[in-house]
Amino acid sequence: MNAPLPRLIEDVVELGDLTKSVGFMLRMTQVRAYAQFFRAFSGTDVRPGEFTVLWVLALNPGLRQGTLARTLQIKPAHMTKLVQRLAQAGYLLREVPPEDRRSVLLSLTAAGLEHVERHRAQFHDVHAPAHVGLSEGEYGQLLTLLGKLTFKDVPECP
Amino acid sequence: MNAPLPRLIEDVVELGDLTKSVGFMLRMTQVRAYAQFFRAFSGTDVRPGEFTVLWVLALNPGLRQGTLARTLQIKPAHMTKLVQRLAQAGYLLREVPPEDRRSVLLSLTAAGLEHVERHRAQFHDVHAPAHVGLSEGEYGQLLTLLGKLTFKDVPECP
DNA sequence: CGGAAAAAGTATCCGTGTAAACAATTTCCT
DNA sequence: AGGAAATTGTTTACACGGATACTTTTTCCG
Repeated sequence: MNAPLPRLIEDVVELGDLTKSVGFMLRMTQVRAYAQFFRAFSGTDVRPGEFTVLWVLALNPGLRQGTLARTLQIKPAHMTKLVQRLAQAGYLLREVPPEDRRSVLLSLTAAGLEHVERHRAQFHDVHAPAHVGLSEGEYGQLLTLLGKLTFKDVPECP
Repeated sequence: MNAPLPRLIEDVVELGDLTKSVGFMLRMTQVRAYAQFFRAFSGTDVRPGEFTVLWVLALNPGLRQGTLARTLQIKPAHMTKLVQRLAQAGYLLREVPPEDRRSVLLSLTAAGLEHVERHRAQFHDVHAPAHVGLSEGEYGQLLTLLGKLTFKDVPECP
């Protein structure tokens, strides 16, 4: 018997120069990467943003909350919520240092560290070259190019 | 006098192998691309999603709403809202064809077409190679690699 | 010193996008 | 034919993430 063959007939849509826009292509690929991530981690409570925060704190204990936010391109207001949730879950510790009582230093608890260790392998495997349809070489090229992107603004004045 | 030099002192944060994950890198770059887009179009009512929808409809008049949604990786529930808003704004027309009265066919109004024409140039200029710090060649390479990405799932069974 | 300005983080409200349940229509199968 | 199943789009309820305004603390000068 043949496989189901679902959705074989899908209309072809003309996109024009849209496929030549990095903005559009980044959006498309990022959405699909997210979907792949959630499929791979379905059944667990691992979310990309949260896990990334824990990952970075594992490498940088005592990091300031604001520095973490800027590094991961997360806005302060959202970082507050993320941190509250992860602290509530028992994965990280908030500490207000005496030398600057405005700031908050973050570090992992034992549970947080264990959580990172437990999912570290799968986290890196999800988007491995073979899982995204690239060769090792292409994968490296892609990372290099993504790392080069700057998004500087070019003012309209001459 | 010297320039302001703000934010010169920014802590260095160790990211480890995070920078070797396409998922993470796609997320970082996409967020920055969005920011660049909104900066460029500040003062206008142009949003990436909406404009992309109008763009595709300009190239594919009479496209079905569902086909459009699948093409642009937009979920049906959200596409409904997008279409309602754009129809309200007078940019597109919804039409229920007699041969399948479940579906909705979309096409641009004159105002919608004019809107696309008015911002077409800037839309393509925003993320032009020079504005994202890449050479023409690198830009083409990046587009090719992004186009190759597949995000197939690899089941755990051997 | 002492007040103005800046910095860090938080609370509140809003926009974007999704999942799940639903209504309407068409197709499929016997 | 006629009822089950699939398809299409919408409604509703909610999660994610950001903008803005605010509180607390520190810094910056006079």
